[in-house]
This record gives sequence, structure tokens and C-alpha cells, in this order.
Amino acid sequence: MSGGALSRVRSWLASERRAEDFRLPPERILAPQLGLSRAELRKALLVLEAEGRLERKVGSGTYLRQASDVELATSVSTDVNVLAGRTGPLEAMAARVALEPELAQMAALHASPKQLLELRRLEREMRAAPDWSVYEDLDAAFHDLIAKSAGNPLLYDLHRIVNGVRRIVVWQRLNPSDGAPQGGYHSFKEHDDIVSALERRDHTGARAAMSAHLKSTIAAMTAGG
Amino acid sequence: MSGGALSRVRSWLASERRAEDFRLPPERILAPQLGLSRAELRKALLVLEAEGRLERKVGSGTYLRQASDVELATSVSTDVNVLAGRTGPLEAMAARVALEPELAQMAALHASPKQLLELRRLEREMRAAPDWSVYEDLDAAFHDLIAKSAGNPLLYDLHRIVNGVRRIVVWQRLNPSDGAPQGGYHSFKEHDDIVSALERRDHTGARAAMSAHLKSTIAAMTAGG
DNA sequence: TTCAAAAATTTGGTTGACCAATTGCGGCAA
DNA sequence: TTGCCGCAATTGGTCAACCAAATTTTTGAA
Repeated sequence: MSGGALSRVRSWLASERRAEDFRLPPERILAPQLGLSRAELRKALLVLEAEGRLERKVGSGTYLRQASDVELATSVSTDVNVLAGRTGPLEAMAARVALEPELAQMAALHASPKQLLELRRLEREMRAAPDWSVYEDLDAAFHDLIAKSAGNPLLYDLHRIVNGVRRIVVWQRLNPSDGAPQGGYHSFKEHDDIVSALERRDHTGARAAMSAHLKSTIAAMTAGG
Repeated sequence: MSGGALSRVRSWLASERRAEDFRLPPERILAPQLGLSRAELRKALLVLEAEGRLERKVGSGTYLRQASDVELATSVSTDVNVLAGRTGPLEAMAARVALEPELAQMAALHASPKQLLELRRLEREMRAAPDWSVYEDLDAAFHDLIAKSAGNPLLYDLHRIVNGVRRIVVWQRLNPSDGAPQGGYHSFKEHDDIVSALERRDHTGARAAMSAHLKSTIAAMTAGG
């Protein structure tokens, strides 16, 4: 299926806004209206049903689900590759600057002792990473655990999207022959500062340490580092 | 298609982890392995392809795409109803507190003159809203436009998810007989302050005005307002 | 023996016929 | 007149046959 049928059905849905219990015309009628074969239409409907956008009942019809609310977000692509494709490194960083200081602040208040131990362990393993790919895995896990420790499920989900996008953007720039981060790599001390602030339960310190870390990362990126 | 075929294929993929260029067995071979008809398997593969998980090439085969990165985000639920179901009002506000001051700051730098005129128009219409449902529509559009004006596609997408969740959470609390916002409603002045700062291109002022607006909203919520 | 073109095979994609589930209408009994 | 049941029509779902694209093998010429 080319994306054509799916986008055509989406466009049609957007132009045919109805109440949330809107019943679509039968497939055999809608398909020719949209210039599609019934099979093509069915594929698009299948994807939309899997997205939770529609409900299809044999013998009854196909119904739109809670259109006004679902539309608001279902047009948001969570295909991380698509998001990464339209996100530059600095844009990804801007999203991190928005989310991660807030998450660090919340983590200082909510992290469990076990989570703090794990963060300290990850911080140490990053210093010993044998190459950049291992370092990046550990770095993503480090930031993911901070986000999880914050205790806000919605913010955690948003962070996971951003973390996924960021990883793809970073992988596009990594040269596998670049070896490993050296001992003076700026992030090592910054990660230490973050974990120390979390351990002290210093929420403003944790926020400041995370902001400093991200700004330092942006500076290194814009310096071509 | 019951969810059975799709989840069966997902489980099989999870147990058969391979390198990112993993080529799946041909449909005619994999279907009987999974106890599915070829048609059932094809529907599951279609959904997974739409999610960006797979790439299917006629005459060549079906390939897994960047599993380690895609997995990071595909387990994130973007069904706004599901997200709303596990998000309380204060948690939704925490997500807004993280995102919207940053977006307001960026909007002050990037908004077009046309977008500023539209924001001013929305701000005025909100003062005249005949009931809460109209007010909420305008309010969502107001915040959506600020997010769009910021010029960062990833942050805009994140905001749309949050805005969708927030709308559902708010609708659960709205009593339709509550009438309309009164003339002294705190948000009226706060929206004015935000738009004024944007018009002045005052990015720190815009950030502060948005923060104040959100804190005021939280205070009203926790006071039972 | 090697290389290029043609043929055969393999793979995912489409189609019309038919199947399964639901709805609505008409007829009949109380 | 009302309620229930059976049947036909309608709706989405499945299937085997066939189609389109890519890959592999075979053939023929140099």
C-alpha cells in the first residue's frame, strides 16, 4: 500500500467532521467516492482502526471514535524515524532543554534509593565505555531512568519519544571509528553533578546541573565537537 | 482482524530479535509457522509497516527497521484516551509547566506577524465566550498556536499530545451547566500579558507570563476553583 | 570461459467471489 | 395493537487465483 490511500482517507475524514458517533459510508460506497478499490480502502481503514481512530463492526458499519479529541493527537506522528527526519540536532536539544531540567527537579524529589544506586552505577559505567555506541546506550538509559524517577507518566512518555528521536539523530552523526569518550569528556563531570544533586535531594541543584549539562552539550555541538 | 494476529506477530518479532537489517521469512512460510492464514499475517504486517517497524518490498521481502531505536518509542502509547486515563489534572499541568514556558519563549522570537494577530484575536474571543465549552476550544487553539509559532516541530508535536490529554482531563471535570467564565476570570489578564510580551518580542517576559499563567491555573485547581 | 540477455522463480500486492455477522422488515400469533 | 420470530438485505471479513516487482538461474553469443 502506498501512503496514498491512507492519506486520502485521513484527508476525507478531516473534511467530513462529524459527531463522535459518525458512521462512515459502507466500504463499497466510500471506495469509489475516494477513487480507491475496496481493498485499498480496507487497508487504510485497518491502519486507522489499529490507531484507535475507528471501530469496525461486521454487519453494522465503521464508526469514528471520539473524533474531536483523538484528532488532536493522532495526527502526531510517533514514528520516531519520521520525527527524526524532520528534527535537526539543535531542535532535538531544544526539546531536551524543555523537558529534562523539569524531570531532574522532579526526580530529586521522587527517586527511590534503588533508582539512585542504579543512576550512580550507570554514571560510572559511562566513564569506562569502550566505544561511543556503548556510551550512547548507557547515556540513553541514564536519562531514561531520570525521567522515570520523576514519577509523572505523561512526562516520561514524552521523554521517551524525545530520547528515541535523539538517538536516531545521534546515530546519524556517529562515526564508528571515533573510538571512545576520553577521560576529560565534559559529560562525565556533569553526569556526576546531576547524580550528586539527586542523592542530596537538592531539586534546584538537580535542575541547574541538568540545564548546565544540556547547555554544555549544545555548546560542544555548535563548536563542531 | 482481531488483535490476535497482530500481537502474535509482535511476540514472534520480540522473540526473534536480529540485526537491524533482519529479513523476515516469506509470508507464505511465516504464516503457517505462526498458525495464521497469509491474509491474517498480511494485515498484521500492514499495521507494523504503517508504524514504521517494517519495510516491505515486492519481490524482495520484508525487513525489520532499526529495531533497537524504534522499540524505544513504539511502546509509548499515543492513544490520548489511554494517556489521559493515567494522568491526573496536576500531572497534565506539570507537563504543561515543562513545555509551555519554553514554547512561549521561542514563540516570542519566531512568531510571524500574522500569528500574533491571530493570537490577539483568540485572546479577545475568549473574553466573550458564551460558555465553557467554547472557551475551552478557544483556549486549546490559543495554546496550540503559541506552540506552533515556536518553530520547533518536535516540541510542537509533544505539545499537541499534551494538549489532547489535557482537553480530555478538563472535559471530565467540566459541568456543562456551569455557564461561562466571568469577567474577572484570572486567565483573561494572563492571556493578555502573554500576547503583549509576544508582540513586544520579549522572550523572557513571554516565558515569565506563561509560567505565571500556569502557576495561577494550578493554584486555582488546588483551591478547588 | 565470460558476460549479457532472457527466462524462470520467488516475493509481496490485488481482485472478484464468497463467507460471517448484524440490521431491518414483514408476517403471524397472542 | 403489540411483540416475537424468521428471512432477506446489508455490512465488514476471508480466500484462492492471479498480477507486479525483484532476484536468481539459464542460455546463447563472443
